[in-house]
Amino acid sequence: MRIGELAERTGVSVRLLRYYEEQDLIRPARDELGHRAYGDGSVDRVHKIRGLLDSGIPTRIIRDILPCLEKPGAIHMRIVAPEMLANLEEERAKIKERMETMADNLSAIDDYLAKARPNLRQP
DNA sequence: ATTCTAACA
DNA sequence: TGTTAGCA
Repeated sequence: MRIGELAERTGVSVRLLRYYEEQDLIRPARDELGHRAYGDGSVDRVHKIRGLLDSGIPTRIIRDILPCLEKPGAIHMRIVAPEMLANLEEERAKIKERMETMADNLSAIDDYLAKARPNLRQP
């Protein structure tokens, strides 16, 4: 399929799809006219990219994580680059941090809600 | 009409 | 990320 169809099927703008390629998150083939040619797996691939991006993971890291997330137990895990491993561990720590602050904020909001709800429309 | 690259009021 | 320009 071409970029327009992938955009519709994923809800991701054509502009962003081209940007993801520029970031090496996805590498579509090219047809005789130089137009991007995406395989069916691209839909799922883009959804994964969205998920990672929405989780706050930087594209640089997604570039390393994606191949591991694709084919479970492929040649990807056979040749482990020491640098990539360090990056992932560092990213893992950052994700954990964000999750903890989010947990704090969640309970803070819950507390506020619990105290504010009964005062609803009674000022 | 759709895609492509490059660039930015 | 959006948008726009000039092509193919």
